[in-house]
Parts: sequence; structure tokens; C-alpha cells
Amino acid sequence: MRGWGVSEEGWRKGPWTSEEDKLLSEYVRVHGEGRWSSVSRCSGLNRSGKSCRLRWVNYLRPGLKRGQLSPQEEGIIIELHAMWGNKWSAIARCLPGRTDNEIKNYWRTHFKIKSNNKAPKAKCLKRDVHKINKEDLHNNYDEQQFGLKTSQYQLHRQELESMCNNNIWEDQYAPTATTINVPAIPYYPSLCDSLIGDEGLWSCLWNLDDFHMPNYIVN
DNA sequence: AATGGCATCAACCGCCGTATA
DNA sequence: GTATACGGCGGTTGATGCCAT
Repeated sequence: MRGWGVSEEGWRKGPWTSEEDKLLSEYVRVHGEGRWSSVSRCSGLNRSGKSCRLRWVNYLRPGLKRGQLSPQEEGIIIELHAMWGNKWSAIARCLPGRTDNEIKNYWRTHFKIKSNNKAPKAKCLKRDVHKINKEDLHNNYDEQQFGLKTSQYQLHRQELESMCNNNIWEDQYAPTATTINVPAIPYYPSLCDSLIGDEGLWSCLWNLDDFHMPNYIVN
């Protein structure tokens, strides 16, 4: 256990207080974003520039959404992660009000399961399977989860259970962007078309230099 | 009611790219 | 051209609350 306290440089670490938040917000209001290394000198905060930037970006910045991701947002995350891999900041740029940290946490919580940890993996998957079962009762699992039509959505219980039982979740679900082969995650034509057709997806792509088309989209 | 395990979120760490002196 | 500082990013960890047993 590392524990919170004071860094070697003397910066305070750990959870932020409301007083610190006020100081940081006031600093950004006056000086704008950036120049994070001078925050401590100018604002009286005993925090590193990195810590200040992170707190602002992930918590204090205006316009941030709090709380549960919507089914549409979940669908976009799945779709973009399948294309880009762990490019959290790029994915976040396509979800206004959401931070890379939030999306990263969401992904790890819901999808990323360590392959060397079989018991929790199975448990987690079984929980997800259970959730799907409940929604299947209403015959609208896909719409509630991803906001997509049933005909476009091929993920079903048996596949999840099979992956769960065979412990092949990580291999097939979280490969690299270039080798992706994901039978459980279908291509969502309507979602992609709407993103590509509007300002959405491609406006996010202009600064990405390593775009790879995954196999399942080509198929 | 107690407790152990798990899920979730906030924050830190280390690395890398870029800007500047 | 090189060194240094800074900002950004992805990975990891710590704290906490919830839930099942």
C-alpha cells in the first residue's frame, strides 16, 4: 500500500478538498487553462502542475457530465474502442462532457478482464450474462444497452456464456486494434453511418495517424 | 450484524512528444 | 543540435461503498 501524503518534492497528494478546488477554479478563471506548473506559485495550492491539470480536466472543467453513461454513449465507446483500441483521449473527444479517465474506468469495469485472473473473470462475465438475461425478458436488451436494432445486434447470451466458460474473453474481446477479430461485437451500420455522415467520427480522426480497420468491419 | 470480496471512481506514476532556451 | 521543462496520455493503484454470504 502506497498511501497518500506528500511527494518527494513536497507536493500534497491524495483527494482534493473543496478549498483546493476553489483555489484551482479561481486560478483557471483568471489565467485560463495551461501553465499548470505555475499554479502552485500563483494560487497558493501545494499541488504539482500535473495534479492540478488532472483535477481540472477530470473534475472541475465546466461542461462535464456526471453519472451513468447513456446507452448511446456506451455504444459509441464500444464501437470506437474496437476501431482505435485504448485511445481513450481520442474516444473522449467524441463524447462531449466525458473524460478519458471516465471512459477508461468504464471500459475496465465493464469489459476488460485480466486473463491471469480466472475466477473474477468468470464472475464478472456471469454477472453480465445475468444482466442480459433480465433484459431479455423484455426482449429489448440491445436497445436498452446500446440503443440499436435487434437485427444489427448479434451479441447474445450463449456467446457470452461460451466465452465465459472457455475463458477466452480477453483474447477475443480486447486484442490490439490491428489484430481484432471479435465475433461477439457486431458492426453497427447505423451508428457508424451516422457518425461518419455527420461531423462526428471523421472530425475526430484528423489527428489520428494510426487508424486500422478491424476485421469484423471489413467482413 | 459482521465481514470479506468486488465494483467503481479518483488520483498518481511513468513515459513520450513537443516547445523553448 | 542538445538539454530541459512542460503537457498529455495510458496504465496502475488506493479508497470507499455496496452486496452477498
